[in-house]
Amino acid sequence: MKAFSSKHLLDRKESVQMAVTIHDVAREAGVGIGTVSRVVNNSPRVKPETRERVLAAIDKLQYRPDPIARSMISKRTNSLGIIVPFFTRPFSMEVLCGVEAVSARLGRELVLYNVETDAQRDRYFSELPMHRKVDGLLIVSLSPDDTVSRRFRDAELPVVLIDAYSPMFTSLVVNNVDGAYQAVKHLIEKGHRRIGFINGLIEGNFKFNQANDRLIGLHRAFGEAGLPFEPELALTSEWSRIGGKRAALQLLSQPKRPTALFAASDMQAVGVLGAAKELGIAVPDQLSVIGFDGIEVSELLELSTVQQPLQEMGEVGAAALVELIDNPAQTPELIRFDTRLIERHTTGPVPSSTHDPEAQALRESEAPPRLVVSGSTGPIPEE
Amino acid sequence: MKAFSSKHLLDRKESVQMAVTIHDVAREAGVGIGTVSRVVNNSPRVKPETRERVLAAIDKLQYRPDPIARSMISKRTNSLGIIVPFFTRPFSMEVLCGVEAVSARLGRELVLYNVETDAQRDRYFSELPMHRKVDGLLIVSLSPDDTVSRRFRDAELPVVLIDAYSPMFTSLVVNNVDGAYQAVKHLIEKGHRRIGFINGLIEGNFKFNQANDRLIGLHRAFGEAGLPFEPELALTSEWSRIGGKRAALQLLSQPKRPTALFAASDMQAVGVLGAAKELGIAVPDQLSVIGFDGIEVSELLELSTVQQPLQEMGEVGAAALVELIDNPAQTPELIRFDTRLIERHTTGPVPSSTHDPEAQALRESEAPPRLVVSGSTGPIPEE
DNA sequence: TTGTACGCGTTATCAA
DNA sequence: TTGATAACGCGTACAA
Repeated sequence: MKAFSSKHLLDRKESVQMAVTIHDVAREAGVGIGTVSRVVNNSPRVKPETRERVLAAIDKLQYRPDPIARSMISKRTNSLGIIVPFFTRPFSMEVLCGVEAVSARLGRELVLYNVETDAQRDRYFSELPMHRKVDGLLIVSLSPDDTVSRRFRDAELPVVLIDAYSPMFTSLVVNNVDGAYQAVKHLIEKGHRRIGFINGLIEGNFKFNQANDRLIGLHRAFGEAGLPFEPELALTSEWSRIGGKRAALQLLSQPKRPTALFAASDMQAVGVLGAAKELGIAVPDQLSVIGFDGIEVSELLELSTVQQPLQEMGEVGAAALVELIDNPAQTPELIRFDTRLIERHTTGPVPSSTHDPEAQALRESEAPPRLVVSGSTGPIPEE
Repeated sequence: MKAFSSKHLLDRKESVQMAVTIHDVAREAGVGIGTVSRVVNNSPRVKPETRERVLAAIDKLQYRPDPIARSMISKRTNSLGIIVPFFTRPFSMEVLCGVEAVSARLGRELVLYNVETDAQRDRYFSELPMHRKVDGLLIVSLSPDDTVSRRFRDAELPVVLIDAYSPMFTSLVVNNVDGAYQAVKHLIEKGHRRIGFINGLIEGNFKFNQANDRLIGLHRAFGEAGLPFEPELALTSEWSRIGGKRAALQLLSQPKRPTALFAASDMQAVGVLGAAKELGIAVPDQLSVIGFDGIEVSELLELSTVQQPLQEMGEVGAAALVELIDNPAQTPELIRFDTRLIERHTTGPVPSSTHDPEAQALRESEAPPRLVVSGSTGPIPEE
């Protein structure tokens, strides 16, 4: 009769799937819960035959330890959080893709915190440290200020920054000034002298600033070639396709329009392409266009660009974070990635028809530019 | 002196950020933990002045209830899971975007389960029901079989299917056969008679089958127009760009190549465009191309396509899931979405040069086709 | 080697 | 209206 009632109990568990706990397993195997726990956690201190019995019970009851109860004790959730602005943007996607890959490979769950407004960002920045729903945080393209950084550190929540910088956390950054330099130099080498620049908006007032770095890179290339920087040829717009298009429309409507355009992001460059098409300007015959990022669409559109190793940064970032979680006592590291110029079919030699003698003379009469480049932005130490 | 020691305690909590618990608040406010809990959970049964005291203590100590401990008792995690194949694909992204939007709006966290292999899918299908790390699950483009479905139901884990079907769960599907019908009809109306079809691979042996439905839609349009279905003009490839390209290369190398190509996905259609370019075939002058999905790149490339309301499906799916979580006793619903034909610049009239008299004669000599269309796939009830 | 008891931070119950 | 106390399911000292 004892067996009978026990069977009934079993039935209840199985049919209603009322979570089977460690106690059920212990009872089934005729051991204490401590032993079951030891078996589950692969403790060596358990006699092989006992282990067998417990394993059998676990298998029979289909027991799975409750992760929540586990977290309660261990203070570990086995999941990673990622704060990323506009995760849907190709740029973010590439990073996310790399992050997901190693996160999954390392057996971590990934929880996505998408931010599209300052309020959202601030909310995540202030709440996440306390929540403890993730073991660590990846932050993409957002540089937390000192107050926030301290909050993360005080909460002892491991943080790794991707495409962002803070001296307090391991940061993965790309050499933006060199990337922009390469892009502009490429244009100059193609013979372009009248080069337009569409920069991205500075989002938030953070110290780490991709947009400014790219401007600096441009200045560097200009300076090297003895080209003047003409402010009316530099515009700033949203980091999006329509932003790029709007800026391009304006730039290309000027009487002496540029023969080449450098956009601070591929999506903006795509917008430029759209604008050129609308204006009946042939690319690359009448206009060269180069972007920045190296996202997938740039390949589709045969767009010349400066590629960032976005996926790789995601992978390295996730790996670094897990490493940091397992071994919290590490000093922050600054990891730099290099960009790579990819010449495709939107950049070519200057159109001969644009050899405007007047402009030429004008340009030559000007004094060589004495640009004061203010060094890299913010606190990123030079190598 | 009492105050002194208490202050020290406070310091410890503040500096090491050793989580402040409900007990600390209770002590600080001079009440029991029950009262604090009531205040936190907005229970009306607490005297206003007491509430004030507790609130003050909470604010002073910066107390935040621990979500894990909360889940422990409430069995709720406040987060949604989403199982999605190749989340990086534009198709999945659009859905994900919609899901994320309402998930965030409804204050839920979103955990991402990306699946790229059958093993991964099976692992999620078998483990997720037990884990209880999410309150509910969105499953995209994957139809769980009966065994798996039962497992979810037995675990009482709310599930909503997007672009997939099971009678056991609320399912959001798009009318694939009508979408394909629209696409092919569009081509036929443009005068095309020799229409190639690049279908996607059937992934897994599930009952719900997008690929087959699209084939049926094609058959329907062909039948209506009295067009023969020529098997050598229908190929199947991966749902990707290279898949589409490979198939197109083969189709377009035939002696009497098709004048129009219908691809079962936009990415495949993009591959077709690439193939055409490589072969020096002008689109749409010498070849019309139409895709399926309506993802963002289709707009960029001016690709004619059949648009699915992907984002909307994500939004509706997430909302339905949350609704289901809050109110579990609901009968599964089948929600259908309609597609929309978007004519852009890759489809045009038949090239006159292709008016091949021989082929024409051949075609006319054939008996009008008697196609037996086997009805919609699987168990989706007709409306 | 194994079992017991305690604690993790909540919420819920119940008596006061 | 409030406070003490029992769960929740697990890991882990500690005792046996």
